[in-house]
Amino acid sequence: MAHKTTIYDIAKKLGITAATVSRALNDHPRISEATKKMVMSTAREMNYVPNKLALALKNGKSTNVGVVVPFINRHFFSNVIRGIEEELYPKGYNVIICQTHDEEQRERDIIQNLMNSQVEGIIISIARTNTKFDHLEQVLKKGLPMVFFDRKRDMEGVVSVAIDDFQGGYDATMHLVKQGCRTIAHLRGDRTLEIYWERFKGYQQALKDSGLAYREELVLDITSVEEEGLRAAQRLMAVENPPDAIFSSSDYGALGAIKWLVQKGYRIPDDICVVGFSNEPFTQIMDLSISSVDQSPMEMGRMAARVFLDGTDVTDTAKTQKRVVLSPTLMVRDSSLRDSGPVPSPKVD
Amino acid sequence: MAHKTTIYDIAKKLGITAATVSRALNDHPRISEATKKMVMSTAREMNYVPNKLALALKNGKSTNVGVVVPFINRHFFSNVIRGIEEELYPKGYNVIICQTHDEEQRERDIIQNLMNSQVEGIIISIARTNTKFDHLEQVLKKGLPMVFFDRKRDMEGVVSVAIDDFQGGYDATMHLVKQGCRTIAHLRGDRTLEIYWERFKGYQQALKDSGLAYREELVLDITSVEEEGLRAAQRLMAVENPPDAIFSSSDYGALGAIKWLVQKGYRIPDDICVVGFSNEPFTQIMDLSISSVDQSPMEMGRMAARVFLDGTDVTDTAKTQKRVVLSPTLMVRDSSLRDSGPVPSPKVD
DNA sequence: TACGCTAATGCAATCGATAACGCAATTCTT
DNA sequence: AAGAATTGCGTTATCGATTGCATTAGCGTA
Repeated sequence: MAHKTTIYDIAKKLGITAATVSRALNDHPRISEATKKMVMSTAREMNYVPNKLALALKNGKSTNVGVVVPFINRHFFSNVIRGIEEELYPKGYNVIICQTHDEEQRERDIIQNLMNSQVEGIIISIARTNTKFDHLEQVLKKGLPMVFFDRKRDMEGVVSVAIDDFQGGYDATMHLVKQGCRTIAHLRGDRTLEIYWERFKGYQQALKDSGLAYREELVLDITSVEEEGLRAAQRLMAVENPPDAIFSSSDYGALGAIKWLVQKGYRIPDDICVVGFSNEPFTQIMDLSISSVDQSPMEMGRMAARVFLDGTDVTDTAKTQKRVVLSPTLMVRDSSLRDSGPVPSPKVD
Repeated sequence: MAHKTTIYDIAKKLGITAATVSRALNDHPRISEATKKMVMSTAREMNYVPNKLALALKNGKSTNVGVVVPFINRHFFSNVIRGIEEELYPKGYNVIICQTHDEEQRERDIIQNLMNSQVEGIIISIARTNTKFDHLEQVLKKGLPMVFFDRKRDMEGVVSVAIDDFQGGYDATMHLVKQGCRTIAHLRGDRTLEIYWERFKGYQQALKDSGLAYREELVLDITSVEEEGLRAAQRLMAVENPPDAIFSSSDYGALGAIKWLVQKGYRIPDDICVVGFSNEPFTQIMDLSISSVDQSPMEMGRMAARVFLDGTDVTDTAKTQKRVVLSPTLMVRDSSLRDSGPVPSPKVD
């Protein structure tokens, strides 16, 4: 039972050559209909399944694509992966998932491993701790197509797919301004990551365009956990001339802030408005639903996959586009919507 | 640049044989230290990466394991996958992810594809719509190890990993009884799936053990969406002698029910207690946090992976265990915790 | 009748790495 | 010092499928 049927087994049984079997199975024109029928039926009989490895070895390609993310159980990443998988599967590709745990060394190992596995391409959101990038450059040196998404990095010959984080930060902040907020704080994410930096820059620009002062003490660095948002809110409300709005670079930060504020008796959104980022599922489920910037992760995954598919056809002739930028969508909800009539532009659900 | 270095390239450059190169790279004892050094260094120089496909073909095994789930972006599944990946990756396996979309035909295609890809095993949570199972039997016929998790099915020679859904239903219901509830309704999931049926049976048993009557009109079938929970609550509160507790087979159902109840002015948990199932992240984030039964998905994934790893070593000699059962953990939260003093057994966070 | 043509299939190399086996040269044994 | 053992490396087959290049048989035709 353990033995897997090969074309040789079929050949032997029928008294013909493996070559003929192969051609019959592939509907080669120079094979008689009679033998084709014979081969087909006995193949089914013998439970034959073609060995992709053999083919892959011969063609030098595996029909596998590596997808590398920090953690697959994060809402954002699992949705991106779903998008990727759904785009790639119909094209005959399989998706190999790897988690870096946001550790550089692990990312290196994974990249090496994927190259060993002869994947046809790599779609990756890089680890947060990366200091060097030679392992990624090696991928390119091998001529292996690579696509960055979300957490990207500018490299020669790599296409990246991401939302416009600057725009997201800008929109969120502008929305707060339109709600009448004049003192807007920002909970900033890890500033070594481009995405958080861009959100911050968008925030700054929006302040500037609105004629509001940028006050350094209103920008706090946090990681994306409830607890830090909570403490940040506490600190913010203690400064002289405290904020009347908080734009958090993450939903968890926003959540923590809101919880602390509510507990302390602040009324949201009347006393203070809050906007998060990522549109985590919980933001719209909450009784006091949280405004947030949606990154359309599934769409991002789809796009990354499509970019990969396009890229593999094209020879290296100057990638037409170096980056694909998706537009973020601000979801306006309870936490920032003051009932001063209908709001025109941003989406309300 | 496109050319990938092979051991032959190294051999040619050094004027030795590919076999020697291979042995040198594998630290074979019969190769001189000098040659080993030579080979190693030029391998690095030439950016050599071993071709796993070749090895896989030779050994008849790919170091890949297929993981098949309905949707990877569901909280439960993405966590299971994380568990699987973390257990398997250190052992040198790669995880190939596939989504069935809960469609039988797609599941068939995927299974076929994975067999083509010579995966070393399949870890699967079967599609909801399955009517036939011959595609799964074919996997076993090929001698390919298979592990079911969560949505399982009894088959000869397949190990399954799941939580004790009966126990989960029983615990949840018993907890409600202990809170003083006497008329407990149940929102039942798709009864063709074993897991939901078991939860329902646990619910029944708990009623029985508590001397409470089972009333058919208090059991409604719903799918796992907020909207249906909402409507179900509406219907339940309209019956004669309405419930003072609802045990929902899903958190989304519980959420919908709670939203309707709160809107209608019912006090939770004083007027009516609600318990959900799955411990979705939002349940503990809510202002009125929702009691729920935790399935420890990551642990389940780890366990499934371990079972696979064990199974591959063992020859088919009567699998010692046909099913691994994990214990569910009831997380008691606001939605069902009446402040009648401390509750002894169940976990409170 | 012999030659060319075509249809149907066989032969053998190939992809990259490994491993059993073989063989020459060196080292060890007693 | 002769045979035995060991060292170091080459030869070749192998995994399963594909494919360019024969090869064979049958048929038509000059």
